[in-house]
Amino acid sequence: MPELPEVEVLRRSLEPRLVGRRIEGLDVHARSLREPISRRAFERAALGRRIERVRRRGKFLLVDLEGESTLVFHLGMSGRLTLAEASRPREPHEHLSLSLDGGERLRLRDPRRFGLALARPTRGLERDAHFARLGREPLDPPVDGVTLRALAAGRRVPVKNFVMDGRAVAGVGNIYATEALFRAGIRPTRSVTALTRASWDALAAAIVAVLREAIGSGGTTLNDFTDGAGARGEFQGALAVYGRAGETCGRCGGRVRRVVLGGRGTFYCPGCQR
DNA sequence: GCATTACCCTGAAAGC
DNA sequence: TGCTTTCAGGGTAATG
Repeated sequence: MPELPEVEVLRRSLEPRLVGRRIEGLDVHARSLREPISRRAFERAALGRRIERVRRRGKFLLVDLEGESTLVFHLGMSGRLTLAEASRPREPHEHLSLSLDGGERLRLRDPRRFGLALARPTRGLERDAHFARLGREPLDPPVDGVTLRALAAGRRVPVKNFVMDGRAVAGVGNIYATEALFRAGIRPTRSVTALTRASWDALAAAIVAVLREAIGSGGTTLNDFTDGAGARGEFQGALAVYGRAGETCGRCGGRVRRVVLGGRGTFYCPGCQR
């Protein structure tokens, strides 16, 4: 499940290998992702163009091309974007591949098809429906408690739902919201209306720390995340509570619990998180 | 207007 | 062992 750190790790691995390359051909396969992949839009935007930049916005990977076009990718739950030899046969669930000069292909696989692949004009992209309501980036600059508290003003949701809500802060998904709340010592079920200033400060610091550490570890690979070259992440070994229901808390020796918030499995330590 | 739930999808894991 | 059922969740539409 690629969240901000995984997409950033992917971006860093792809950027040096993509920038300057020309897109010479493309294959689109018929099955739709969250939205259909428009062969026409991709052909018009990408064919014969050079790649100028590889950016990230929240969990979106943005590939800017010459000619003021941007290819937009969202990996959903199970998406993988890899750069590999053009001669390698198409894999199952490969929905799009771009052949580049130099004999490689950028391939998008996504078995569960929760992902997205779009071709859009670069200009005005931030006003596109997928980006218009997207919240602020948590890392640049690092988000602070005052900002978080202001973003939550007027809302009454459990703090976990707020942290995961992309309209407030972009890119923090279930794993990192869960881990940040553990580090901050805040129970995920607590209402945002009940947090003190000190709690907001601790939460902001925890979000920034956990995202940075995860990027430094190459992301979290639970099932199948890899960077653009196929390397797995290592942050799964650092997860304190996520996926550990019934296990012993490494900090206090209590038992980790699982609840469901916003339809997502949520893990916390009742001893450490109040 | 806000909060919550349902839905899309497939592979892995659990259950029988 | 092998089949069936359950579970996972990002984002958004529908419902409360």
